[in-house]
Amino acid sequence: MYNLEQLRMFVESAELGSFSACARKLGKVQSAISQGIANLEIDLNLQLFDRSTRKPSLTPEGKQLFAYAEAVLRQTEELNTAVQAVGRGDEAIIRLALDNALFVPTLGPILQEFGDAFPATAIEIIYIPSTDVINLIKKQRADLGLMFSDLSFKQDVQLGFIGHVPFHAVCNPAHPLAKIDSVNVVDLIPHRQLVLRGEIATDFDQVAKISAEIWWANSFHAIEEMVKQGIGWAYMPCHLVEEAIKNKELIQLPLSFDHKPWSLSVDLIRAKNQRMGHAQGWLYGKLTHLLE
Amino acid sequence: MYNLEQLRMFVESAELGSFSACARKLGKVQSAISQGIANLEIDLNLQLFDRSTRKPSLTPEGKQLFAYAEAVLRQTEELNTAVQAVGRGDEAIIRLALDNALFVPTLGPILQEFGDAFPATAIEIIYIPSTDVINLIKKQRADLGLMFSDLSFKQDVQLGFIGHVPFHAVCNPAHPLAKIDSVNVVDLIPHRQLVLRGEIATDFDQVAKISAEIWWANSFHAIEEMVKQGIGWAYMPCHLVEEAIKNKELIQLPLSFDHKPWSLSVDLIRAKNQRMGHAQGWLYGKLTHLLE
DNA sequence: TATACATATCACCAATACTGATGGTTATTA
DNA sequence: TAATAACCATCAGTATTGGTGATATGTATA
Repeated sequence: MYNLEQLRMFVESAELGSFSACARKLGKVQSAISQGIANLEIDLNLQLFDRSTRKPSLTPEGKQLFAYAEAVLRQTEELNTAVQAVGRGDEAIIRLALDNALFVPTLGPILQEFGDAFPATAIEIIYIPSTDVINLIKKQRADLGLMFSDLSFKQDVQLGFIGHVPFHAVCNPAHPLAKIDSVNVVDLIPHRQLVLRGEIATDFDQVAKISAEIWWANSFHAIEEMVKQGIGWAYMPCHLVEEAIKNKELIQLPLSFDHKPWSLSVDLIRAKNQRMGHAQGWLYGKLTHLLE
Repeated sequence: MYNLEQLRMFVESAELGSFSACARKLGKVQSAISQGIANLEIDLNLQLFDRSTRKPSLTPEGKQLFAYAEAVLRQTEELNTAVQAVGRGDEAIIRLALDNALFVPTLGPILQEFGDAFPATAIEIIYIPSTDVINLIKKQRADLGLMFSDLSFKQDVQLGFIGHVPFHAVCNPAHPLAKIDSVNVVDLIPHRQLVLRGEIATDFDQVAKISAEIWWANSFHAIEEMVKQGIGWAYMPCHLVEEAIKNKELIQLPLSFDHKPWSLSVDLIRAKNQRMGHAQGWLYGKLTHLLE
């Protein structure tokens, strides 16, 4: 049966077009390559190289198999980098809890980069209402969390402000509020408002309450759907509704009392007194600058 | 450096939860496995198994690396099946020339099945107007071809009837013809017709000519676009326009003289006096039943 | 406590992979 | 054309590796 070293000889020799060059590259003598490939050919019962010319070149059979042999070696490279990663103690998984409103466009590239830097570490994204993030961290069911700042009890977790997420007030184009040129607070009060709330009620739920009648939902996607169906108006993260506003599915309310977009502070949190591994430390650092 | 045999020991032992069982499966003695894995652990500078219990189980590090090791072995399996295929002389590539009108829904599954049966053989689909297929085969630039039957000169190729492709006459919903309840030939004559034609003019180009004014295009996709823009009416393969008819983008003309869909015969062709390999033979057989 | 079944270790043996020398072949250069 | 340099195949000898079988030890099960 063939072995990895023979596959290496096969691929290198094919790429370099020379057994001697391959030998130099792999740190062996020429005859070792010559024999190694001859043995591989015996094992596979196929001729891989055409030696009739000066430079050995792949036979048609060799060409067909080259990509497969290369694929095996690529997999061993993957294994090697994973071994490196595990060797320096990279975590097996990092669980990141966040509200889908906080899945900002800049997060994607960070996760991409993370995957390259920590091939042996998996990422689990846990989508939950912002208000429940802190609880997941407390219960050690998540390692890092992103949440809208909350003034309530914050024992057992370490949290740091990382920036603001701007919000627009939005409604359906057919909604009565859409017809007002400049909306003030009094205008808003009689119309039903949709507000985010998770399992746990916190003071955050209260922050944005303006209207008299409030309906709740536990995700911004749900709120968006409700607003689109004219059920009420809501504050929504700008990056979630930009597209819909452009497509005229939603109207951004021109608030007379809000000259720049209203925004919420965001905290990055993790369990207190818990050591972070390499991967978590890296990700923590990157997330610190998520909203810049 | 580790080798494939050690990876096999790693994966098998982990799956079986036993070095002895692994030894039996791999046809070695227990001590070989014990040493093999110990050496692997030395090479990787990591402990893969926890031997403190009765059944050896993977350490966290072992768990992280397991999938990678398995992936390497899976790649060797791929290599092995490719070696088998190349060993029995499977072709490196098969070039199938056809008109996009003949990319019928049943072709997809056949190609899928082909990929499984002949892993070392690549498929090249050459999309050209039906009338040019025969030429590609003659010039040996394709191995198999599908084309609408053509009564012209057919030297050097072997061709066989395999079935019919039904056509609908279609036009844009805003087209004058769309307003007629039952369209007869005389109604069609004054309206511009769009007909397929390739590089080579053949008698096929003439077959479907009905209207006085004819415009040409070299693909049904182009014709479809032209019909959608109201440039004329055309005969189109049913399977290409079903969707558009359903979406009211096209109207199927109710032809008084065509009570069942007009259809064209299709031939499967290949070069005469040329030996077919396994893969080509298999595909040839399957394509014979393509339109059943 | 006895049994059955694991794993680790060790000395020994067999298979293999590598080395270095040799000879033949093919381009390149004088 | 002759000399040179670079390449590959082959082979005998050696070093390395991997496998064997025996033994000691450990751990569940009855």
